[in-house]
Amino acid sequence: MSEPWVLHVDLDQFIAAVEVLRRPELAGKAVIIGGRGDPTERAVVSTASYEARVYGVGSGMPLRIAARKVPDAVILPVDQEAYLAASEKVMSVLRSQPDATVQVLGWDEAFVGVQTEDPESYARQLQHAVLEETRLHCSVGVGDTLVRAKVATSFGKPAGVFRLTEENWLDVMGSRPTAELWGVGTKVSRRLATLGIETVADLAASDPDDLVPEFGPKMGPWYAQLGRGDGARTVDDTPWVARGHSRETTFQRDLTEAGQIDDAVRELAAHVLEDVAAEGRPVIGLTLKVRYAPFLTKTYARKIPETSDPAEVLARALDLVAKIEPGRPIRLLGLRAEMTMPEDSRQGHTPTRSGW
DNA sequence: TCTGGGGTCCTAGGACCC
DNA sequence: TCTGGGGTCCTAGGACCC
Repeated sequence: MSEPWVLHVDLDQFIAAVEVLRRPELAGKAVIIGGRGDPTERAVVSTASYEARVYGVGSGMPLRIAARKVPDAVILPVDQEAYLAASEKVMSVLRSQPDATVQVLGWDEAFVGVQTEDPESYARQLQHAVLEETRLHCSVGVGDTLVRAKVATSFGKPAGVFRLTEENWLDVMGSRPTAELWGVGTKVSRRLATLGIETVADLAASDPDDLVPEFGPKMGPWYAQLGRGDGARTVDDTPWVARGHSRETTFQRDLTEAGQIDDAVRELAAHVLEDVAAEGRPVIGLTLKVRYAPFLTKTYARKIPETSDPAEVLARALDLVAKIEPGRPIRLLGLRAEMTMPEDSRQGHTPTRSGW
């Protein structure tokens, strides 16, 4: 009998794979992509090929460290346009599959909702189609909820398929640390541990009400549900509407002079305004993010009267600069503009919230 | 070892109102 | 001299994701 299934599709080492496609001589080599491809700069690794991961290099690692770990690695700059183009090809292949509902989560992953008797063979067919059309490999998680499908994918890598449902969830995940769940990071897993919750099985068995004092009325019950792998079962292909746009810059040398700060904010504002203008919605708030060297980050936020005038937004952004503490070296500046939202695009807190 | 850039959502606390 | 109760809005900060 035909049943609804959630498939989670994740491209294998996506960025590295795209680079290898246009430079076949890189196949089989340790390839690291990050920043402008210069390991002497402040930047982090976006993706490393499997050959580089063997040496302990992974996403988010400072490029400088990565280069030290793998001295003969090929280090390449990030080329967003190329990855976006490849991503769009992949997503269109997914959308062309029979009866597929596609919810894009990022450049290299998506949920696909299908109605089928045999989700594994559907998944294989999908992998085959993606490979044929884009020469990229992907792994597929099959689940009865979005959370289970998402978690299942990691067991299918590389290029495999793995199924996780209510039946085998605890067998597979029960003894694993809570940090392996989608939405639980190191901070939350540590706080859970102080409550005696170390494993997914512990979390699954916990009373949601017991988590409220520590995590609040929404997040507490939410984590308990996550432990059980429960949650939404429906893939939602409603087009995503951005709430805001932001830009940030890490300076290769910390800023110390007031004039530099104003210039930097003007430049950020110009980029943010481009993105906002492309949306055609007015700005209603601004947030200035400041990282004082070495790593103290502060944010300064302001609601502003709704406006579509770039000069007005820039003036308000420069108002916020007054909040910056004078005389402290600045390592990073960021500017975010929040826009009005269309009436019907409210989103709740689900693990599929857009942008994830 | 020393940490990018672009997003989303939640929580706490203060201000203000009735 | 010992300060209600509830609601909303705003700001700051935290956590997580890719």
